[in-house]
Amino acid sequence: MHVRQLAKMLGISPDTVRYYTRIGLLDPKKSIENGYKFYSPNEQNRLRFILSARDLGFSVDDIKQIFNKADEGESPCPTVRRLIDNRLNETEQRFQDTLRLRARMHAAVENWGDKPDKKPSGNVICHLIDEFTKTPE
Amino acid sequence: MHVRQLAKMLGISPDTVRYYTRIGLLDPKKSIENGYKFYSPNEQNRLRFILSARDLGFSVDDIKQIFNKADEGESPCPTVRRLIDNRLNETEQRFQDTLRLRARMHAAVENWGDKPDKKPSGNVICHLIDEFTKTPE
DNA sequence: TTTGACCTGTGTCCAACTCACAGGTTTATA
DNA sequence: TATAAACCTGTGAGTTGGACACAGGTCAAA
Repeated sequence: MHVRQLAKMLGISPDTVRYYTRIGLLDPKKSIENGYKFYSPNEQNRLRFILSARDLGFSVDDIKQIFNKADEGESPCPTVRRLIDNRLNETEQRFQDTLRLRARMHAAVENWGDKPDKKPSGNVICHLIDEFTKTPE
Repeated sequence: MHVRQLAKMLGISPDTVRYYTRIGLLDPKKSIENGYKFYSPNEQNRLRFILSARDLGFSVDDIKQIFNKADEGESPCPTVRRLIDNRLNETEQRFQDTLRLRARMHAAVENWGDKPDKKPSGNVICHLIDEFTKTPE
C-alpha cells in the first residue's frame, strides 16, 4: 500500500505518514523501479498503534521508546505506565493553564464591552490592554 | 539598558528579549563601539506591552499587527477586539481538547490498574494501549 | 597584565506536523 | 501512437515561541 491510500484508510494526511516514516517510526520497503514507499500490513498495524498512542497523549518520542522495547521482545507495559504518568502531569498543567487563560480572556472581553476605542498616545499603545492588565483583581 | 538587566527587571529571560528583538517587535539602538543593543525607556514600555498582550493570549504575530496600527497613529482597539475573538475560540477549542484528553488518560490509567504487563506478540505491540483503544465506551 | 566572571549577538534546535515544489506515473482524449 | 491533464511521489523547507550552544567581548580584582 502506498502512502496516499494508507493515509486515507486511517483518516490522516499523507504528510503525517511521511513524517512518521521520516523519523523512523515506520520503515516501509522502497520500490526499486519507483522509489515509492510500500507499507506492508505489519507497517499498517504499527501506524494504527501510533495513532492510538497519540490519542492517549503519548509523544512521538514516547512511542519510539515503546517500539524499542517491543522490538527487543520485552514488555513495553512498564514503560507505558511510567510515560503516561509524566504526560498526565503535563496535561493537568496545560489544562489548568488553559482554564486560567480562558477566564482571563473572558474577563477582558467583558471589561472592554463598554469601553471606547482610543488612539495611541504617549506611552499608551492600547488602553484596553494596558488598563485591563493594571486592573486590580 | 542592556538585554540582561531589562530581562531581569521584567522577570523574563534575556533570550525572550532577544527573540522579540530578532523578529522586529523591539528595535533597540546598536552601540557603535560595542555592538550591544541598548533599550530606551520607550522600548522598555513596548516590551511591557508585549508581555501584557501575551498574558491575554495574543500571539506574537497579533502583537505585530497591533503595533503596526499604533505606529501609524491609528487606534489598535478594533484590531484588538477582532483578534481576541479568534484567540478566544482557539482557546476554547484547546480547552475542550485538553479536557477530553485528560479524561481519556485518567480512564486509561484506571483501566490499566489491575491489568498485567505482557510481552508483545504477533501484531499486538502493547495490549494495554490496544485494548483500551478498542474498549467500547 | 593577566585571570576569571560575566555578558553579548548570532546560529541552531525543539515538536509535530504542513506546505511548496520539481518531477514521475497513469489515464483520457485525439 | 502521441500528448495532455490529472494525480501521485519524495524531499526540503517553514511553522511557534522561545531555549540552548558557543565564540568572543567587557570589566573588575589581583
